[in-house]
Amino acid sequence: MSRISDATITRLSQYYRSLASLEEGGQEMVSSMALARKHGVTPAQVRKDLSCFGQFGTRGLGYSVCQLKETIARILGLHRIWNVALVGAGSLGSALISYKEFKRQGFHIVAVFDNDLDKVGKKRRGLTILDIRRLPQMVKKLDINLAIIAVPKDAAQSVADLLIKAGLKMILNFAPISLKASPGITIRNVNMAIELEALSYRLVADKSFRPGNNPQLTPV
Amino acid sequence: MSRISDATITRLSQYYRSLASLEEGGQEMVSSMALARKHGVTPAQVRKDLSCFGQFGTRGLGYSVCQLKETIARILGLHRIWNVALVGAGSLGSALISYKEFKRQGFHIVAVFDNDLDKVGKKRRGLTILDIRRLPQMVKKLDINLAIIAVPKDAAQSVADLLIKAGLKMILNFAPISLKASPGITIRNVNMAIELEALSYRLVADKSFRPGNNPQLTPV
DNA sequence: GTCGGATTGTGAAAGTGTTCACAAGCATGG
DNA sequence: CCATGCTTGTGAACACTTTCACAATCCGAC
Ligand SMILES: NC(=O)c1ccc[n+]([C@@H]2O[C@H](COP(=O)([O-])OP(=O)(O)OC[C@H]3O[C@@H](n4cnc5c(N)ncnc54)[C@H](O)[C@@H]3O)[C@@H](O)[C@H]2O)c1
Ligand SMILES: NC(=O)c1ccc[n+]([C@@H]2O[C@H](COP(=O)([O-])OP(=O)(O)OC[C@H]3O[C@@H](n4cnc5c(N)ncnc54)[C@H](O)[C@@H]3O)[C@@H](O)[C@H]2O)c1
Repeated sequence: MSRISDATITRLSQYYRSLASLEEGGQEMVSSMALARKHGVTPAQVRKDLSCFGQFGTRGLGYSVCQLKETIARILGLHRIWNVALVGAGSLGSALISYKEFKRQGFHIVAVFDNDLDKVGKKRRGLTILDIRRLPQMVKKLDINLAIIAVPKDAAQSVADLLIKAGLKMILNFAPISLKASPGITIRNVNMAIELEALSYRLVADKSFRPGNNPQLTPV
Repeated sequence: MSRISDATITRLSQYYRSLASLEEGGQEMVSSMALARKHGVTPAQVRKDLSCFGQFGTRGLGYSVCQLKETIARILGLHRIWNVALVGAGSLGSALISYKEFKRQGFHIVAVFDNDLDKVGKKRRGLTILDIRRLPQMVKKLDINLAIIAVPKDAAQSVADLLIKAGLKMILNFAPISLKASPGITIRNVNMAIELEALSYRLVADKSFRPGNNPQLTPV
């Protein structure tokens, strides 16, 4: 079987959230149709996504909410706890530390690093900020699996190098720069400014701009 | 010409960043090849992306860094200032207020709203937190174009409804729930937990799990 | 003026992801 | 125990995206 697409994994994450709330509501079964409607996709899409990993439904009835939720949890690795290192104890970093959704999904931020010696030793939500130079040592000691980068963009690449040298293979980067992943290393870049730009593109496009029909777009 | 894909818009945003830094470095021209290498895509991809909007290059030479940057700015709507409302002055909201990249791209957060009366009237980075009930009035007064939702997930849908009722058409949502967009309204959902889940999926998949070859994945 | 080297712009081909459509299969009720 | 109604699982069709490949064309050197 071929590699699973990123889009499928993203949708599984979304289904997982719906299943959790259906379970809370006490619902036992759910059909691909019901799940699809909640996420604006087709029922066939839901079934295809799941069929990549096996057969989990019962024809005529649908899927067991609880079983499907557990299954997706295992697929996504949510059935266990991941130890996460956060680098950069600035405003975004501090917000992320207090983000409860991470912990709820099994992502525990177990260490925060910074290179600002004024911050090192201070606390953020019960976590002592550590000197970035202790990173290699702590990755081993705390059995860290994942890292989050929340440092200014000029420091991001060097922090990524450091993390990779310390043995980490999975990095979530919030600095607005596309970090490159060497083979075997996975880096996901989250860029919030780009999200806003997609909106402003639409705002412009809807109003005045039609592709191929826009004289003032020609280079000056 | 057909509708431009989201992927293309995202890449334009990324090219834009490279162009800005090339311009700072004083470079005059850039080839599709050079731009492609910076972003891990093919040169053909770069050219196709640009060709959706017109012809901006010179054969044999490449693209003028400065002109191409301005052109993309116009396509994405970065040549002007957008007034942004932020709803939710919690930890994420406060981080977003101090996020300089937004302002640099022309996204000015001009108002912050909250429903917690203890917070209303207090300041965040020079912005006074306003009572959410004043939102409709302020959208008009401040000519607000875009909104960012940074409230807990249970409040997100009702805040979205409120924003739409106040006349806003573009919303960036950070609550971990997929808000649905009625026709004419665009909502982009940013879900950071999903980003981590994509990483943990890979971590699990790389180690032990191969699709279609995983006995313990069968429902219990 | 024209030749050579370089790079664009773009149809066509290849590759991916999504939707369709229906046989297969299960639970329930008579 | 079989007919009925519903929903899954999946190959095939379709749609969209990316890559290929090359003619078009521009600059600068001679
Ligand atoms: N603030 C936001 O809302 C927001 C939103 C999206 C993305 N971002 C991005 O996230 C990153 C952090 O943003 P922020 O607003 O928290 O910035 P910040 O300046 O508040 O914090 C950055 C922190 O990183 C530390 N740091 C700098 N270099 C370091 C290094 N080499 N090693 C370890 N630590 C180092 C600094 O000491 C500081 O504590 C930036 O790249 C920013 O563009 C921020
Ligand atoms: N903290 C993070 O790093 C982080 C990261 C990603 C996503 N998020 C999401 O962003 C949202 C906000 O997170 P947070 O950590 O800032 O939470 P928070 O509790 O610190 O802040 C939420 C704010 O929203 C306000 N609020 C609640 N209901 C409201 C309403 N109906 N109208 C106006 N304001 C209202 C609250 O008074 C509070 O000030 C949540 O949905 C969270 O899941 C947070």
